[in-house]
Amino acid sequence: MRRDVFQAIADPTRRAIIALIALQAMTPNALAEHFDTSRQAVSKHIKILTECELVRQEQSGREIYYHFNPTKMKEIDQWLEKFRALWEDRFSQLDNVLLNLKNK
Amino acid sequence: MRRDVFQAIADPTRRAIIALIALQAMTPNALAEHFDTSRQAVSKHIKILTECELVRQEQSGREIYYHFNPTKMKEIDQWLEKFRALWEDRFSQLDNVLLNLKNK
DNA sequence: TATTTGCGCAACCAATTAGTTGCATTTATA
DNA sequence: TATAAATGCAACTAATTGGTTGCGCAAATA
Repeated sequence: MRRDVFQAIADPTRRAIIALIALQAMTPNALAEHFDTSRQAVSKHIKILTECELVRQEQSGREIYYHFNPTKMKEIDQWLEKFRALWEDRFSQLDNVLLNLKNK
Repeated sequence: MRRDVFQAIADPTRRAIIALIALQAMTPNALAEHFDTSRQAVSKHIKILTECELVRQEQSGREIYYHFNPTKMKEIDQWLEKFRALWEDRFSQLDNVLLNLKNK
């Protein structure tokens, strides 16, 4: 089973879960209240997020608080890094590239 | 059919395609030579990348050159932006947060 | 102690995905 | 002009995905 951050953030519900727990650690039940799906469906998403280490769990009695693990997000940032230059320099280099294409 | 950048970059083959054409525009046949799959499979990936505007095409006779569109990658960068502070400040703010959790 | 609550796990299901093969179309070439 | 090459499209298939329901277990509560 492939389980990497890119596959994990592909699902909009999982991105929403990340956004929620980034503000505050939450239990599966608390999270499920924010969505139209069942708690089990949310738990499945959490499982995927946990397996790729975007989320950590903290047991507290019978409740489990899920925390966001920002460190893992750096992997995405590092991948983007390779391309960042291409859009940040677009007003100098890239515009010339586009002009060249147009004039072909 | 959901077609957004996050779903597009979820597939490792598509990320590899992006990495290749970011360096140089390529035709489907040229791209397919870099992978173990058929040209049609690669074309399907290109179609998905085109639909979410990560890739632009430039017809040249019977060949089609696929170009990388870095602008669209900014959407991912903007989404990451919300969380960037969480890992960049982790040696100041976040460590305190973690200490608080431990002492609960 | 009996009951409720919070949770994970397993089985199942429909939709989607990533791949295949076969075919039609257009452009280049012999 | 006949043939080869480059590509897209359609049909089909196996695997994966996101969801459901039902269950069991441990912790909180009446």
